[in-house]
Amino acid sequence: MDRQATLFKTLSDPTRLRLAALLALRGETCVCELAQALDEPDFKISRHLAIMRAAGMVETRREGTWMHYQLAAPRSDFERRLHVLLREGLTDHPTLKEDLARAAQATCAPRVVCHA
Amino acid sequence: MDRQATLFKTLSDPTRLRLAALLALRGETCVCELAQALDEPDFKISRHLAIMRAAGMVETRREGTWMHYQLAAPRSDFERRLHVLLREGLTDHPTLKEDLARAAQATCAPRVVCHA
DNA sequence: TGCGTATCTGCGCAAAAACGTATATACGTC
DNA sequence: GACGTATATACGTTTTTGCGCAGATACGCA
Repeated sequence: MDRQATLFKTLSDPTRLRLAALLALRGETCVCELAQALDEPDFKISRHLAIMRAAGMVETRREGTWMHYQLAAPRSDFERRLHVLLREGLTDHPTLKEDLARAAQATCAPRVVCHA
Repeated sequence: MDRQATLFKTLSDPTRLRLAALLALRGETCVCELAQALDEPDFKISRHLAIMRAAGMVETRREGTWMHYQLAAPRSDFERRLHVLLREGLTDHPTLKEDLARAAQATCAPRVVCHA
């Protein structure tokens, strides 16, 4: 059961668990939004996302400079159930609520600056 | 979400995941049966069970020399769902099947020896 | 009390994980 | 090509983890 243990290990860090819960509820989200949602430095978010990707838990899509992450499609009944747990088992957790609120307000790339 | 991350961490080791799955399916089981089921040395099983107990995932009941372990009653919706995942999400895994088969044959303490 | 069995734990070691800093890569635009 | 922003990674350090071995503890029984 190394595969399942690896998935649990991937979720055994609070930062990664928060990321997984966000992705499970919001679907595809970009790194800068995730960093703002968790209120953590981007390099930290980026590194944890890399760990999740190495474990096959998330997939990426590039859109210009931005990287969008989403939960990888479940490959087994176990993974399907795990996704449900992430989506439905944490809904009333304060931290998740705060993360979701910050994610909703996150402004991904304020790239245009008014010079007037 | 430190609590949930701790539970995932507890399940992030293959040995502990096998133990948790066995307990989820069989209910209360004694250490020697678990050691035989996993075909691992007892001190290893014992130590992993201690980790699971420290995490509040299992409870113990002493019966003479023997220690019986069972999953602790879930304290939240999340834990209830996690137990379901352990019980129903791994049923067709080869390793679990083998562990269950060995557990069924495990002879806990052949304490009486025929001297005739 | 002393013996035998079941279970647990302290020790030392090696491997892995998480962190911050600093640097590198990738892309869009000029 | 040069510059700026978004994202990723190499490095060094500290902390955590898992293991085997050996010894300790707990219990039943005499």
